[in-house]
Amino acid sequence: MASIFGLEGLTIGRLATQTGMSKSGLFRHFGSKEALQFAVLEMTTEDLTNSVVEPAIEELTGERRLRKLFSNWMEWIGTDQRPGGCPLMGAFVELDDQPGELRNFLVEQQIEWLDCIRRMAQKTVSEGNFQSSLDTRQFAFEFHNIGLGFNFSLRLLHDPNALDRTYTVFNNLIRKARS
Amino acid sequence: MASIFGLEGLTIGRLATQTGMSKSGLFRHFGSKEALQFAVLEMTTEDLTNSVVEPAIEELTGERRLRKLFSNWMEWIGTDQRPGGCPLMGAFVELDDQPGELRNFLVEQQIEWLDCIRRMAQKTVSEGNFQSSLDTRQFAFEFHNIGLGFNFSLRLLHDPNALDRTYTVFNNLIRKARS
DNA sequence: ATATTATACGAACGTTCGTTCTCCATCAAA
DNA sequence: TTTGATGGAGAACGAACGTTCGTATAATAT
Repeated sequence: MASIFGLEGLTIGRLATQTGMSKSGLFRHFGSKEALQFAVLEMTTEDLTNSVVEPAIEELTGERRLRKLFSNWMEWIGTDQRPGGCPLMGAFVELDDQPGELRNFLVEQQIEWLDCIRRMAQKTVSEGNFQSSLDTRQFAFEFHNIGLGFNFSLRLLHDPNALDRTYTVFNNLIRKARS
Repeated sequence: MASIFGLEGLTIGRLATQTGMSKSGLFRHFGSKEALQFAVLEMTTEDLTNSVVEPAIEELTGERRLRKLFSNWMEWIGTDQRPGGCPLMGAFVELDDQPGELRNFLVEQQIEWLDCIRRMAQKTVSEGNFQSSLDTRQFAFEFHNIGLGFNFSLRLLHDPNALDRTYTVFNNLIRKARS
């Protein structure tokens, strides 16, 4: 629901109707709307960690790990399981001008995500597969941007070539990073 | 207001208060909330054409024109005049799952925008400054993604290096396109 | 067996939402 | 001097919002 209507459009009344509960009964579990929104953000980032980051960390390393991270991420963004796409992408825009704990949490998570990419790239450098002069922060910056673009092309434009174009950019990024 | 609170958060009551008008008086000018939102989208795209596209088309051509288009766009995204950033970026996420005229209009505008970039790249190809094998649609795809990423890094993360990192990517894109 | 706690409910609160109605002021054209 | 748009004000509408309250039921602990 948050992925479709946004964190503000995620309404306690609608959610109660959809779950077959009463408004007040559902409300009790959270205590405030902001707490509900927070729970959604927490659950989403947790799910993203489990579905995208964890399986990449296990059993792989270096460039292969980065490729796995990326493909997991693309699947996460593109899956039909979340009909409205990645709820975080919606939260970016919704919260970027709304100071508060929600925004702070989201920013923290994003900085951690970017740093996670950076560390993987750094490891690939130290393993000798990326050139030592690589600006790993710039790498993470571009890595993340590619995902943003994919989300846009897929969700708004419904571009059937979105994934192809996206992997073209990603492969160039990897190629450029190699020694 | 739409840039800060989104098209849904742009409320007739708040807008009336802010303009010193009565709710009903202001409402009469539009007739419906959707018409108000439509007016905002129309005004925004018009403004974007005037501030970003037009000055690039005049008096320049080829790669210089593309550079001018890009720098105009970055200024448009980064300006403090619109405290909430580009309203279109917010509309992307807000409307991507909401079928209707608003969404259709936005998609049309985006396709036109991408095609505008593509045509400029195509012209640069025909002038001999970009390699003839250049996939100009892919070029437009990447051009646009860079702007999305800049908006994200600037508005959400407040990354002071956002513009630098963005131009790094852009310069690479241009370099790669050259013969 | 009794007391306590957790869970859910229905009803209502005050507020804001988009929208509709009626009425008034202004001002140019006839 | 009348007429008819035009732009705005004010009051009110039903609906939905987040939230609070008191209560009923079921499970758990003593």
